[in-house]
Amino acid sequence: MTENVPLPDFDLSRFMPYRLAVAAQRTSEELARQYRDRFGISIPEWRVLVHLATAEDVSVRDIEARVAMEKSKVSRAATRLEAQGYVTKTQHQGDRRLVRLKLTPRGRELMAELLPLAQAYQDEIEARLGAAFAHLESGLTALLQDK
Amino acid sequence: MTENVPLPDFDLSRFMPYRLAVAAQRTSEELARQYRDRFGISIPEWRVLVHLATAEDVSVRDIEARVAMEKSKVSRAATRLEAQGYVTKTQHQGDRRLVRLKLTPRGRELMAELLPLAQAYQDEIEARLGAAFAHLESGLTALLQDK
DNA sequence: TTGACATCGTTGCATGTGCAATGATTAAAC
DNA sequence: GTTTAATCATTGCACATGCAACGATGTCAA
Repeated sequence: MTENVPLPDFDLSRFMPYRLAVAAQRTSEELARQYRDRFGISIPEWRVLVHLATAEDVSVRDIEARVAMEKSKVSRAATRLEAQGYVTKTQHQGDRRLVRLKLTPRGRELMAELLPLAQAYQDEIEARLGAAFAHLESGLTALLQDK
Repeated sequence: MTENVPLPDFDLSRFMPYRLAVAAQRTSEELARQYRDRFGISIPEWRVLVHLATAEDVSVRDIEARVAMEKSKVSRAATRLEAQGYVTKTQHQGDRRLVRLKLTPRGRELMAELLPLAQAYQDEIEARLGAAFAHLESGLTALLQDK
C-alpha cells in the first residue's frame, strides 16, 4: 500500500537544459542536413573548417579550446577532412608535438560556398525572430559568460 | 596564382546554432554527470522517466512526440530502464501494436529523488542569470513555437 | 473476405562518441 | 645532465546513434 510515492510537479517543456537541447537540435538539423547531403560534411568537421577559415596555422589544441569539442573529436574530424582533401596536417616546426592544420585551396573553395550558406541561415533566424532575437542573444551571453 | 580564394568574415561564436549547442551542452553536462554517476541514468532515459512521471500509460510513440527523440532512441532507453527495474513494458489491450510504458514503484522512488534535483538545478540557473533568464525564455519561446 | 496500405516498435548496420591509455615530445626539477 | 612531470595528438574500446528495413498489427475500401 506504499506503492504510490508522491512525485513533485515538473514540466519538462520548461526545463532550461531541455529547451536549449531542443532549440540546438532544431536549428542545427536543417543546416547540418544540407552540409551532409551536398558536401559530405558533418558538424564537427564544419566547426573545424570554420575555425581554419578564420585563423590558419592552428593546432588541434587550439581548436579544442575554441570550438567546444573534445580533442579526440577534433582529431578525428581533422583526419576525415584530410582524407577528403580539404585540410593538410603537417608537423609544427617549433614544437614537434603540435599538428599544424591548414586549409587546402580546395578547402578554401568549399568554405567560400559554405560560409554564405551559414550567414544566410543566421540572417533568416534573425528575421524570423524579430525582437526576440536580441532577447535570445542577451540570455545566451549571460548563460555562457563566466564559469 | 588563384590559390587564395577570398573568404567572407564569419564569427562562429555569434552563430546561433553554435551558441545554442554550446549552451545546451554546458547546462546538460553537470546534471547528466550526476544522473550517470549516482543513478546510472542517461539523458534519453531521464527524458523518458520524466514523461512517465507526468503521464502514465504512455506508448513509445507518445514519448517520441513529447520529448523530441527518435523512436529508436526511445525504444532503447525504455529497454534499458526495464532492465534496471524502473519501468514495465506491457502490451496495450486495445491496440496490440502499442507498448504500454509504466513506472514501477522503484521507478517512482527514483523520480522522487531525481525531480527535486532537476528543479534545484533549474532554480540555480534562474538565480544566476537574474533578469537575463526571462530574456532567454522569451527568445527560446519565439524560436521554438512555429518552425 | 480479401488485398493494399498505414502505423507501431524493434533491430541490423555502419558510423560517431566519450573516456582512458598510450607514445612522442617538451619542460621543469634538482 | 638526468630524471620526473607535463603536454599534445592519436587510438582502442565499449557503447550510443541515425537511418532504413522489418515483422506484427490495425485500417480501409471494394
